[in-house]
Order: sequence, then C-alpha cells, then structure tokens
Amino acid sequence: MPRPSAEDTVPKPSRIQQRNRALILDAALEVFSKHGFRGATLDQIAEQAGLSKPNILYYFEGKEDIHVTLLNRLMDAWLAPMREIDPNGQPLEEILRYVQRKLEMSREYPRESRLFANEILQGAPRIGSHLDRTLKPLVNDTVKIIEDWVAQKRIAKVDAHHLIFSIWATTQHYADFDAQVQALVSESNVHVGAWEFLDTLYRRLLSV
Amino acid sequence: MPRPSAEDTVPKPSRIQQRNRALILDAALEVFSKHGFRGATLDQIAEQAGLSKPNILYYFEGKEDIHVTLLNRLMDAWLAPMREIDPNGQPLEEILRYVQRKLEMSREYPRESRLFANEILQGAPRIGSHLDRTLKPLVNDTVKIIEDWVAQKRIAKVDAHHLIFSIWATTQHYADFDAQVQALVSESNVHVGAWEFLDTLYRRLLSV
DNA sequence: TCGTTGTTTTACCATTTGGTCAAAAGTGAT
DNA sequence: ATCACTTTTGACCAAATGGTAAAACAACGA
Repeated sequence: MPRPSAEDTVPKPSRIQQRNRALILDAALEVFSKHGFRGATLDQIAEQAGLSKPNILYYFEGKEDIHVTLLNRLMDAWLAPMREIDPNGQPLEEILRYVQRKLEMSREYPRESRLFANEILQGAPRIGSHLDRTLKPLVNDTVKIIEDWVAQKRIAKVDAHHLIFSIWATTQHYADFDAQVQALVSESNVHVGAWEFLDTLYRRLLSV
Repeated sequence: MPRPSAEDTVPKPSRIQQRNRALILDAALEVFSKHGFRGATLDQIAEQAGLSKPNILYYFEGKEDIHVTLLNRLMDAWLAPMREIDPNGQPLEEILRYVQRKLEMSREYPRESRLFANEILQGAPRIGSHLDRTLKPLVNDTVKIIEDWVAQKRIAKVDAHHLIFSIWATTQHYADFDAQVQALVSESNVHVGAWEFLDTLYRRLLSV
C-alpha cells in the first residue's frame, strides 16, 4: 500500500470539488471586482455561483479565504506579460509588445484588473507578501533588463521603475477607470485609439 | 420685517455647525479614502471626528449624504488644474505645468485621489451626474484647446482624449497605487523621480 | 431667570452579514 | 441493496452596522 506522499496526504479533489470551486471563484471574481472586498457579500457570491451560502463555506474557509485564493491564482497570469519580455529581443519591440499585452489584458480581463486595483487601493492588506515575494523580484529583473538596454544606448535614457509604473498606469486605466472613460469618450472601441496613442507615446519616449 | 430670501430661508449655519460639519467631512475623507464607501462605517467616522454617531447624524442625513457632500465639495478643487490650462500660453509649458500640478496633488492630497479612485472603480454610482455635467464639458474644452495646438503644429500630433487619460493615469497612480509603489521603490522621495520621468515623457511625446 | 432654540447623549431597534451545525440528500464502490 | 463517504441544505446565531427617539444639556436673547 504505497502512500502517494507524506503524512497528511491531501485527497485529490473530486470532479464536483473542481467544478464548484471554479464556480465559486468565478462568481467571487465578478462580485469582488464590482464591489470590493468589504462591499461584496457571501450571499451575492452564492447567488452568482448558483450555490447556497453554507455550500460556499463547505469549499472555502470564509470570505477572506476566497479572496486570497483568487488573488493568488490570478497573480501569475497577471504578471505573465512581464515575464515574456525577452532580454535578447529588440528593446523597443519588446517593450511595445509588453504595453500591447497589458492593454489587451485590460480589455479582456477588466474584472481581474479591478480586483487588483481594489486591493492595492486599500493598501494591499491581503496581498502585501506577494508584492514583496513575487512582484518585487520580477520587477527588479525587468528593471535590470531595461537599464542594460539604456546603458547600451539601444533605447533612450529613462528611469526603468517609473517607465514600468507608467505602463501599468496607462494600460490599467482603461479597465479600472472605465466608468470615467466611457463617460468622456463616445467612440465605440476606445482600445483601438488607446493602442495608437500608447504606441506613439512609448515610441517617442524610447526611440534613440 | 424684510425676509432675506425666498420662502424657505435656510438659516445661516452657526459657528458650531460649521466647525462640526468640517470635522465630520475631514474624518469622513480619511475613512472613506482608506476603506471605500462600503468598507467605511459611521462609527469609524464618528471616532475619527471625535463625535458620537447620533451627533454625526444630526449634521448629515446619513452615510451616503456625507459621501456625496464630500465628492461634491472636492470636485472643483480636483479639476482646478485643468481649468488653469491657458489656451494662449505656450502649449508644451501649459501641458507640462498641468502634469506637474496633478502630480503635486497626488502627493499632497492622496486621500482625495483615492476617494475618487474608489468611486470610479465602483462604477461612479454616486457621482455619475458630475461626470456628465461637470467633467465632460471641461474635458471637451481642454480637448479643443489641445486639438488647436496640434492643428497649429505647436505640439506633435496626438489624440487629445488619450493624452488626458495618460496624464491622469500616470500622476494619480502615485497616490492610488502607493502601496505598490512603496513596495517596489526604495528611494525616499519617489515624487522627485516621478516628475523627472513625466517631464521627459511628455516632452518627448509632444515636442515638434 | 425664564423660555426658546440648538446641540449632544443614552438607550434602542431592525437589518445585514459572516459563519455554524446537524440533519438530509446524494454518490459510488462492493 | 448496503455502507461509507461526500455534498447540500434549512434553521439558526452573534456581531456589526445604519439609523431612530426622546430625553438631557447648553446657549442665548428678552
């Protein structure tokens, strides 16, 4: 009788478990991103998921558990575009592709963007460790790559940290402040104009 | 017996009224900006203001009333820098001064910035009318000014709406996402570096 | 000093909300 | 069909929270 792993073997999640946890997390993403952590209620999540509240609490230890699980699961996907920056690529192209990917994520995953925005706005109380352990090293690596490009004069001189901040700010703005953007712009597809602008912006900033 | 105004004369607020309403609004700014509308409680606001909860409700009709009053009072101050853009000034200087003023406000009034950010993130449910009635006309005017400058070839060709969005995004980012910025940058004064970066960014974007 | 008005507090209330518990209803292998 | 196990539910709870009522208190002019 071989034991698959150590003492506390976590039983593999059943099909039902997988399905319902996914249902709950998707519902929670919807609700948390719309109302923030405090503004969201378990009842809303339960209704959105099509499950009863006690059933939700059968799969998660509590509201906070759901929120933290969500943030953890999304963090990697959220940072993927930055990981794809190739130190050996053409600097300007690499950065512009990063901008483009971030803008696409803003359009395709606005819920995720708002979820993170909400969390950071409140001072990152439930994700602070990730900022240090996951985000900081990745950003430091990227900063080094950019600084090398600057040192090699392959892009114009800029502060790498603030460059990254500006890319985050300008791209996520279209998801996080959508209500404002929609109120001010009548075009049907704002993102097309946004991409043209951002392409120009970073080309002019970085071209040598 | 002259009546100072029409039927329902609103009595002038007493000194106590003025003081306490100011106390409450300042406390509410602190609490709302930190926890968002749903996350803030009347008890927190009362404690911060040094008043009892029923006393708070003597001066305001309810939680929502406080929030709306805050947003209304702050809106004008928040938009002031954009109003100061001078159509007859030097285009690049005018825009850079606007960027600088917005960045300063991000540093000096981060609570106000986060209050608005929270509200917009939630879909602007309590401020939507202001977006239409106050912000939209002002932005339209500014867009016209910028488009004129572009037409006169006094600045490089850019989409005015997206230029404005990018200025908002990049400057407010330092207030709204402060938790993230602080986690990633060790410099004592981030805003100095931010200003150098933004000055460069918009100079390179707009210089003819 | 009295009465009037404006201000503050004490004691409550109703609802919402995160969470619990035990029983009931599946589910699947033998 | 049975048994062990997982999943779901209805009923409930305690705390938090927005808000109220009425009495107590303060301010101030006549």
